[in-house]
Amino acid sequence: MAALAQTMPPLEPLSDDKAIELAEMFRLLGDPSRLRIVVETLAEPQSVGHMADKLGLSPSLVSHHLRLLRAARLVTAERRGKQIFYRIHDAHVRHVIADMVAHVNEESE
Amino acid sequence: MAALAQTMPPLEPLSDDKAIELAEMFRLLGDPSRLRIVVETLAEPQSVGHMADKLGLSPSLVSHHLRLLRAARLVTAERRGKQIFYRIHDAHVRHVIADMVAHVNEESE
DNA sequence: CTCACATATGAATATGTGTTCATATGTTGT
DNA sequence: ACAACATATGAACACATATTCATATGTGAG
Repeated sequence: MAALAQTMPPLEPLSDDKAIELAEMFRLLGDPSRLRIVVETLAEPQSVGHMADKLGLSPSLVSHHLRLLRAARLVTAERRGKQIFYRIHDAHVRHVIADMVAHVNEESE
Repeated sequence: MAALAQTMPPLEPLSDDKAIELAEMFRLLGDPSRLRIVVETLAEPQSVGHMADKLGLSPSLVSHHLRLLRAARLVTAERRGKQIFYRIHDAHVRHVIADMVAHVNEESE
């Protein structure tokens, strides 16, 4: 278990490359539509059309966003017949979102 | 202890308001300069000028970024004489960054 | 009070990006 | 083969935003 990585954040400055790579991940979660798409994939694999309906977004827009999320390995895709189901890539992303939710919930004091 | 919040991400779709609020946090971390500033504040309180020197950014730019980070309660400020020291706001932000670091490190397989 | 230092603020700009629309690709049926 | 559906892709535009520059505010020393 990499418990250290969960509790000990990096104390040394990030290299430019690492900072750009990391920021890119956060940037992708920094758009409301994209974030809601990611959250959708947390529960169970979702098809593009289903997410579009549920979120009130056009299938085209959802597809555009999923392409970016997939390229950044935040989600993974699996085809089932005509539809393509997307799910979260790994547990780290779950934790990132969960921690941020905890953060914003604490601020309402 | 809110261990649940650390391991159980939200499975239900986010409301529009929550999504916007959450995305705003991620968006702020989604810029390389801003992210490096936040990482600087992880170790110990840092003055604006010190961060500017260390990161090779203008004090003006660092100040601009810190204003946004402070408004979002990602960092807090404390004055010591002429200088103002910034530190991370709470542990959640630490975990968010640590988890994302773990995520990007795992991708290099 | 004045000077030097540290940080903040406002305007201007150049660049990035989310969204829409039209069109293409791929898949399962008949 | 074709038709109907699901998803993807490319271009175009409207909008947001990171950065710079100039200026202002605040602080401690002499």
